[in-house]
Amino acid sequence: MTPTIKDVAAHAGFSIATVSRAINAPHTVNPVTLARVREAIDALKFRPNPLGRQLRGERTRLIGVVLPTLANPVFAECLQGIDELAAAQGFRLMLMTTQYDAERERHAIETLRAQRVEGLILTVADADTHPLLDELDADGPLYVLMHNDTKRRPSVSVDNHQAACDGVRMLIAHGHRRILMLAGTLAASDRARQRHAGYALAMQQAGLTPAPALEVDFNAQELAPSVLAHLTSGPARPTALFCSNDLLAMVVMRGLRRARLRVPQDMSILGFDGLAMSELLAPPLASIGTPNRDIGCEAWQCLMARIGGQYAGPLANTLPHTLRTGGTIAAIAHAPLGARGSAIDRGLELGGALS
Amino acid sequence: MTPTIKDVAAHAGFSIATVSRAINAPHTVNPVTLARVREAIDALKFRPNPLGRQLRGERTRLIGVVLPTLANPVFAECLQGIDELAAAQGFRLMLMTTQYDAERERHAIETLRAQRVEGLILTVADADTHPLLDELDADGPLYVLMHNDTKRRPSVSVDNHQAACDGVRMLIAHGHRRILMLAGTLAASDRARQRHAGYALAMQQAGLTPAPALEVDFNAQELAPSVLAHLTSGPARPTALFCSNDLLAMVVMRGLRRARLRVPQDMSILGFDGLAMSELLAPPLASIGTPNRDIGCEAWQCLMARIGGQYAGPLANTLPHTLRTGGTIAAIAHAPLGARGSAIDRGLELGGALS
DNA sequence: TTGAAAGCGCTAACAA
DNA sequence: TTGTTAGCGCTTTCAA
Repeated sequence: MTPTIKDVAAHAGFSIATVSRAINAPHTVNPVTLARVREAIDALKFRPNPLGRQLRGERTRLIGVVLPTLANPVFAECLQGIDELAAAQGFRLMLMTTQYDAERERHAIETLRAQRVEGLILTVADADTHPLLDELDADGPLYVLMHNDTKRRPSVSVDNHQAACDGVRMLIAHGHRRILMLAGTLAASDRARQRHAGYALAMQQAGLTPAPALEVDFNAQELAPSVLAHLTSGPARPTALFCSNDLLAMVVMRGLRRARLRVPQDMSILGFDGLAMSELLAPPLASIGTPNRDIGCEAWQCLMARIGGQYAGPLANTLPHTLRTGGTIAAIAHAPLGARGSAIDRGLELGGALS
Repeated sequence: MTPTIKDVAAHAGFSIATVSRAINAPHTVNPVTLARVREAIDALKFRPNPLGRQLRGERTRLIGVVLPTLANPVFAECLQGIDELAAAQGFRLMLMTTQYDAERERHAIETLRAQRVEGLILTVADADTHPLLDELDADGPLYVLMHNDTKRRPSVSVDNHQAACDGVRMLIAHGHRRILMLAGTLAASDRARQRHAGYALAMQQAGLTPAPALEVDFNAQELAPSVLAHLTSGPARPTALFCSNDLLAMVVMRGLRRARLRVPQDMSILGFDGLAMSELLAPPLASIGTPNRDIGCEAWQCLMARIGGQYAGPLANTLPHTLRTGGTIAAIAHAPLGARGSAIDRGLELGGALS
């Protein structure tokens, strides 16, 4: 079958130790020997079996990646960033997805630990209260979270609270008063909570009353009638919707269109994620953007530094978010002038603090 | 550090051989012994190190996955399908992306072989003339291609030629005469060629003259002026565009909108991929759909059957494509009645052969 | 039913 | 500079 270091040694007429050295520390072997060994390696098309090395207790050069799903481009983009750096630095990636399921998260981490990965990059449903992460803290391997916005653990994320707050302030600055937040059914994540808190803060600071997030099953690709009724009926219907992610925003937009509501004339929409694709919509979706690729890269570098024992940065790494204004937000003209003016001022003032 | 089988043996008061048997063949050990060993395993939180097993036997339970990119949801969806089955069957996935680069394809395959994966699932730029695949055919590991539409190698794909042909016939049936095909710059793939051939055949069978594919750099997210000119100027401008993928179609639609061309009134658009997201556009994008998730699942099952030595299916596995008609296609009313009628007849007749 | 021992492919003391 | 040898954690004969 596949040649081993033994075969190479036999072929070259040296010991396996010499072959090993020829591969791992070429400068320590006689040039002539080296040449002969290399000849043999080529002749046999030998490739060192990493399993041997790995078993030996050396570095496995394996990094585990745990993500909720690849169906959401947010995570696919993070992975893309990670993969880029991993490939360049000679690491291999072992991937597992969890569908936001706690049991699958547990299983993924167990499997990856068993495989002796040198490090872990992961996004979990809820980082703060995660017993498995405590275990990792206790006896390794090292890990870095992505998108889990927690101060308690090594992580790379945007400031979800601030980002949502900025976005909702922008809506308020456009004269909106009745702003509703829509969230996916998997709303039990730390991010979702923080985004809602940001929304609530922005509302309160403007003297408005925040509402609980309205849950929407957006896997159905269809808006439930009850939800639609909530959005469209009565004089107290919202004039703007803050959706907890872009996919949800797109589904909502379609639902509204079907109900003959125009975006943005009848309803303004703000998304979260800043997907490249949602900007291609007509009108382009306004959205709070997260630098997913950068988050992946940053998580990688952070993990590598930790593994090297030379990480000096903060525990929680906050990357700047962006605010993509777009065609889906209209200004409300019918608000009382006084209130509207002050809202705009407040919005602009705070907008200046944006990255 | 992490406990080994030795520690368990010592703790339980038996030999490592017995512990191994207790884990891998519980029925061959005395129930009392078994209980004691299991106690020790729990007490020490022992998890067998797969590296030991892998090195010993040939079963690594590792499958390599090689994809061009995860930025395109097509591949992310395939991977999702693969991951689902892999997790259920206790396999681990090692992922590498290539960005359609031949050198990176080579490197990925080499790395994965070295890691002793038991099988490989991959999408390459061009499968027919790929020396590395010949090597794999020669001395393993077993592999299955996804989306590479070739008769010469183990693969799972739609019939790209037929699919493109069906789509263009549909355009013709709607009265279109001047139909142009747009392709991404990475058009050197086997799929792109076959899709263009399908377009050309449909055109010729309708007595129309196919044009070479117009290359568009859609990573720029912006339509080049020269391309735009080609699409909009003169009386001979195309009335319909067949885009080689949905992402491209979305970028093109935006370009047209900016040039004040209405879709579909001024220009009809047909995409390829059938992304869920592109159906959320306004108007929803007409597109030829590929069952990506199923392609991933099918590739997995096909690979497993081959590894088990019990694969009985065809070398090339063709899955049905779908034709999603949508708001982006308008009927052309100004075509001569005779020609238009016959085109529709032909279209309907052929449409019946669709899955 | 259990244990002793060999060996999977490799690295790293230690010797020569 | 090169070789000998002892493991890394595990499975699997072969004996007991």
